[in-house]
Amino acid sequence: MSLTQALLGLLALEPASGYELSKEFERDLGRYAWYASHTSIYPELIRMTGRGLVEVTGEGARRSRTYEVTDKGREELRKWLLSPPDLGRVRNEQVLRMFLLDALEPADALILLRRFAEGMEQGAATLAELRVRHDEKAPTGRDGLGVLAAEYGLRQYEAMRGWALWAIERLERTPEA
Amino acid sequence: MSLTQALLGLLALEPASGYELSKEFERDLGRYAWYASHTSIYPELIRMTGRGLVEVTGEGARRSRTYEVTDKGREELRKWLLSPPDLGRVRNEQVLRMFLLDALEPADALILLRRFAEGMEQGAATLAELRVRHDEKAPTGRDGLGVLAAEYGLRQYEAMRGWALWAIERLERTPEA
DNA sequence: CACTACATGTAAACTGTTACATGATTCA
DNA sequence: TGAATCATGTAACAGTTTACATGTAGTG
Repeated sequence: MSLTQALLGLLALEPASGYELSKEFERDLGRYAWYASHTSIYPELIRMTGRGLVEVTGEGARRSRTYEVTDKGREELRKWLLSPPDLGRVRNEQVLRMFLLDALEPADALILLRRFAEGMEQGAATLAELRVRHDEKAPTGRDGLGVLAAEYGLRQYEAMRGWALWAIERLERTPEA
Repeated sequence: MSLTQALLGLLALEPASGYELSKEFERDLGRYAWYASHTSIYPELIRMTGRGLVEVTGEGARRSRTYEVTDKGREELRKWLLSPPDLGRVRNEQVLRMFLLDALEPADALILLRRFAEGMEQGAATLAELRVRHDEKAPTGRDGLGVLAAEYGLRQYEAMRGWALWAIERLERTPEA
């Protein structure tokens, strides 16, 4: 189960509470890589504590508990990251819709493609803006997820938008074929 | 549950048996959009038959059954495709690994990134070759999943490879920061 | 005739989601 | 003080995977 590894990885970057982790999943991580809800995160953290992969190192306001990775956890994470990945088995509903376009009549397919392209454009614009604001604040230095994720997302959005535009043009050129 | 819609979509493109559908999921579809195993497909087809979304229209050798979408199924598919998608919640283990790079020491991260870039390059090469072979065989015309999926995959691979190369350069320039 | 690919299925175990629930702190 | 956000959790249900099971047709 990759939820374990995702939590291990996030905590290796920076100690955090379950709540903070769940916010991470709702933002960048959940949009591009891995989504998880808080109802799966809290029980999993408890299980991982039992396995000695993480530990509670502090308690804050509102009963919040800060978790940190143990040495054992860090080792397990490294082992997982460096082990050969099994073949990509993906689940992405947005993309599934695009793959089923041919089941629609061309007019409907064009509607969907245009909507998709627009969505990608907006996503790219949002990320580009975030990146500019970030560069202004912290022109150098490493900051974990942020920069790498933003760049990844940007390129991803642009690639999908480019594909959608290509598909639109192709569909318009050969309405039936 | 998008498995229903995925099956509906594939069958709308072309009638098929459960076995053929499962092959589809093992190939392009499962790699970019949606994966499903045969053990979930067969029961789901039976459920969908019960709901009147698909029907068995032929029996072939080795007890194989060919399914087709009914009008009701086609309607449900169209409704789903044109309905506003809920926000993208993605699960992609490969990408998760890339997002957790900073949890590794730079040397390990570089190993992973190089391996990733190479994998993307190979994927792109395989698809490009497939496309050439396809163009030779059928220079025009629509053929369902093939062309759209191949182009999508190609752009996806290239975008991820580009990102990885960018990340490698970035890491090499600022080994610690 | 043995092996591989075709073709379908069931059941238990596991994982994840939805709905529900509770309390703490901050801010207008 | 009421609303919003922080912060954590449980339980029933839905969905998926893993392991097991069975038989058929073609190929060397």
